[in-house]
Amino acid sequence: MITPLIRKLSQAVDFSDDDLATLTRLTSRQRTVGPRTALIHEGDRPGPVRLIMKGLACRYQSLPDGSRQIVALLIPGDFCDLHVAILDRMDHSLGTLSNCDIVEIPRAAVLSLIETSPSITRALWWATLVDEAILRNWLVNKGRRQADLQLLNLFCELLCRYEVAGLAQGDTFPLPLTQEELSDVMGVSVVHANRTLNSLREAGLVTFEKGSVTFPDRARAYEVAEFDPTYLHLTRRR
Amino acid sequence: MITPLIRKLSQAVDFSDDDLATLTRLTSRQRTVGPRTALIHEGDRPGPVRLIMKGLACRYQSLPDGSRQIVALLIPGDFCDLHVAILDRMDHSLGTLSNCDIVEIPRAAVLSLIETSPSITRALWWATLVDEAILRNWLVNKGRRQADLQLLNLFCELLCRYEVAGLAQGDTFPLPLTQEELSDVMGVSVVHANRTLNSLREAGLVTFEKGSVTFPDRARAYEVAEFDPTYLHLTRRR
DNA sequence: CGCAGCGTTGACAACCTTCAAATTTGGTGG
DNA sequence: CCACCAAATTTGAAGGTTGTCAACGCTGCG
Repeated sequence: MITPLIRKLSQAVDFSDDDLATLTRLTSRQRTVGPRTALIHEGDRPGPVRLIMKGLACRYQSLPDGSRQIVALLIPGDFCDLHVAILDRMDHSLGTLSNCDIVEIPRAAVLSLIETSPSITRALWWATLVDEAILRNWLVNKGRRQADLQLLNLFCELLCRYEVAGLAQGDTFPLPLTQEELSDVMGVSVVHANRTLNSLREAGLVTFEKGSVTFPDRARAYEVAEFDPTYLHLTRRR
Repeated sequence: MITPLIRKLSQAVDFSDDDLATLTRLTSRQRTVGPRTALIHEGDRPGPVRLIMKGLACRYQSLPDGSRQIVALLIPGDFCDLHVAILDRMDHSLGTLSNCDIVEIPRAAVLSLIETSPSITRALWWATLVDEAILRNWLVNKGRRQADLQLLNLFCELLCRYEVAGLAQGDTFPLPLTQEELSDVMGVSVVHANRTLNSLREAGLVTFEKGSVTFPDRARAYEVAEFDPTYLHLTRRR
């Protein structure tokens, strides 16, 4: 089966049939987690490696004043904490946003996988580099763009990521978030997130309704958002 | 010789004498680079692994409007692009801020190092995880704190990092930046960076003068900035 | 001296937050 | 189907934070 994971990693690496079988076997035992459920909390010891198969999850950090900042959105095919075993404590939390199907892989299994297959190792490594690049882009977004362009840019990123995962439908992708949660991603107030969404819709750039984001004119959105997907390192054409 | 690099990595790993010798040998051939010099540019192919021995460098991204966002500050003992060989293009730029002494290590040397010494491998891995944690904290800073606390928090982070490197003097550390460059780190205008610095000084929290940052009362600064160094994963006491 | 770069200040405008309230939506039970 | 309720979204108004523009002062250096 071609899973979002395989689609994504195939951007970086040509897998052998063996590799594909290994990846498929690895992801056979899934469990379902409800929305808004904590997976692991800041301060906890790192647990198993998690892989999102379905739904939307996030990394976030809670602040003393009760607010939180989401620092990563995890879509199907994304790994969490692939590497974090080396640290003794989690420095951020991980939780679901929507209903999720998740695979939990014992750390030992990942390590032996790394010894067995160089191409899978390379692919996982690549994936963590892309995650880092995304994080840097979020920082640029927050630091140097105002809320409307920041949000538009974010939506462009997500469209690309969903496309790679094979989960976009044309210029539409699912985003099972409330505006409040979206505002935690953007680092703005809920009220302002709402106004920003409205202004983008009125400008004909994107709409976000009923858990879906749609681009009426993707090329224009890319241009307005100054979105250059290079940083996502999608080498394969689709 | 106990270099900033060794001091830093010793936070995570106990090195054997062999490891220490290897690290020392690796960093023997340095070259000096002037201030405000590009090391590698967005879009370039990844080059050798670079290690900052002296001075201050940064990762940054330039924007169409001519502004830039600095997404990482690199101090002595920090690696650049340890892992980036796997990508075909740089998605950000790297440049010096002050005069720097830099070591350039051929990628092959790093790879063989990784095969030779598990403890060094582990230490390098740990270092990249800390870099990621720092990046996440910058995003939280930018997303959920206003300029004054954001800046204070940043200074706290840098104090800790300079201490680990053995380059802090009490509650003071060097920061060879103009306010303009600092504003590129903070993601605010120069004018606002200036006002923020003044208000922090007037509040008796930090001063930034003549290229040095000084904390009159570090404990209070930590508290006000909501700074919890946990995310820097400094396991060793000092 | 004169210049250039950097730091500082004031005034005003734009962006964003907060608070409060109204409206809509979606789900539940009658 | 409707009433009801909780959650989510939307709107207005006021105030705080930050950006922009412009001017001025300081400092180091040729």
